[in-house]
Amino acid sequence: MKVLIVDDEEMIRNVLKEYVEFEGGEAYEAADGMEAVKMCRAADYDIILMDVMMPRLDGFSAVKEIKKNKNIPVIMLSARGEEYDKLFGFEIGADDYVTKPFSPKEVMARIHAVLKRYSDEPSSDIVSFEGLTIDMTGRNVYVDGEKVELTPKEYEILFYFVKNKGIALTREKLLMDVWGFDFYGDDRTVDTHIKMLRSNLKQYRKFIVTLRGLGYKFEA
Amino acid sequence: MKVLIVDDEEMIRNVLKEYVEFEGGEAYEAADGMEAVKMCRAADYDIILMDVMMPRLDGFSAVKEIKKNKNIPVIMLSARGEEYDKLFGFEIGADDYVTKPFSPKEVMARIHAVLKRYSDEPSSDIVSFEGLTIDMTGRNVYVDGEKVELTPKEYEILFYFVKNKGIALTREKLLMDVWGFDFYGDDRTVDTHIKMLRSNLKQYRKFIVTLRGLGYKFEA
DNA sequence: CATAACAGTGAAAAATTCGTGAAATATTAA
DNA sequence: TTAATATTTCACGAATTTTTCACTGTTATG
Repeated sequence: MKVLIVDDEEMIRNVLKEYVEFEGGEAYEAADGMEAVKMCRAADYDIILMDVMMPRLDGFSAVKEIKKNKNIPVIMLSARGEEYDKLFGFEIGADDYVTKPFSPKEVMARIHAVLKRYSDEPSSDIVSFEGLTIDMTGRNVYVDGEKVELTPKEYEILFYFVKNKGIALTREKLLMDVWGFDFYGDDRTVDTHIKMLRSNLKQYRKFIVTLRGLGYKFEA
Repeated sequence: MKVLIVDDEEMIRNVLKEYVEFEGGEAYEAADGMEAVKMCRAADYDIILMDVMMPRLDGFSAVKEIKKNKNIPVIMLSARGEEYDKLFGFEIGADDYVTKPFSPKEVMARIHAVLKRYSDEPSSDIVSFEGLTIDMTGRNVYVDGEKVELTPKEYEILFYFVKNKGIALTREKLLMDVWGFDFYGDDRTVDTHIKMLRSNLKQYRKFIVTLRGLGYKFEA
């Protein structure tokens, strides 16, 4: 775990560095925003602890600059009581925010939380229909809390259904939009995939309604 | 755009409120689930931002309660960390989900996305004639609010009638346009389908008028 | 009123459609 | 390459839908 610590106070850098290294991480230091930007251009870090008020280039501007090129999680460190700053800090893409004076322990906890969130899955488009939960960006589907493994086509069909909830879809339309215009196969291919998708959705197969003589519809 | 913000932390409410108002929306606040439920009984909101963990009544229970009466889009705001994982699979009833800490900008983007999704749905062309409702997009027909199952041909005939409301249609024209030019069967086939359609439309069979010596007409 | 033409109806026959399993083919990972 | 997965094709059987058709009821007209 490579942590870049950006603060103009050497004392603070040292304390944080000690904690990071105690937990087996590598700590790197920058004394101001400008330096931090340069270091990020040269190397990759797993997370940045960034002070707000610094000479030469402040923390916000530095984060903005860094995030232009790399998506690195950032925790802002700032003096207490700067509510406007807090708001602005989130907007420019900070992932968490700690007010000074802070306990190094708390900072470490936040580092872990933020990294976990990054490694897990960013907050994403999640829709639920009763016990059927569909996480579009994470590409996960849960039936009563249990993850079900779908093949790529099954995911795509399900996502397409959800996006077109309640709309009658012909096989041709499904083939056109899910398979692509250049599919020249059998109409009934759709049926087979629907069959598989249904069996994977268990009791929530009920959401996929057959429209005889037409096609299918997702109705929740 | 009326947004109900439900969170026990005033800070968070303020940040979100500021953003909502900045974009020209009206923000309303509730400090816990109980308050939110009451407010939803009293007034209508376009969307709800709902924290999960709150005193008195938690976010999930509040959503469940609110959704009993009204179908309002909800975005859940969860506390950071581990319970994120536990949230899957439960019957959330939420339309999207954001983990704290979040950027207000992201929340705003999601509000727009969810509202768009909601407003897109009733883009379907729905027509009503007294208690007879025809949903072309969803391929549904309701008689006094109750869904009736029609066969494909029955749907097609009904849709064709609606599109040609008030126009006298010969059997030949119906066969030509609904069945297709390549139908070489009996004229009287139409009669049988009209019979079935009429019986399915119950009291609204009256809209299908027989033109003796000619054919039929849909008159509403 | 008689009657002829036409529409409504029920029931049986014919045709279509869908769900499914299994095999064939294609794609991907190791 | 092989092995594992995923996709596609296809044919059977069940279920549904469509069509035909004979019969019945209705309407218009002389």
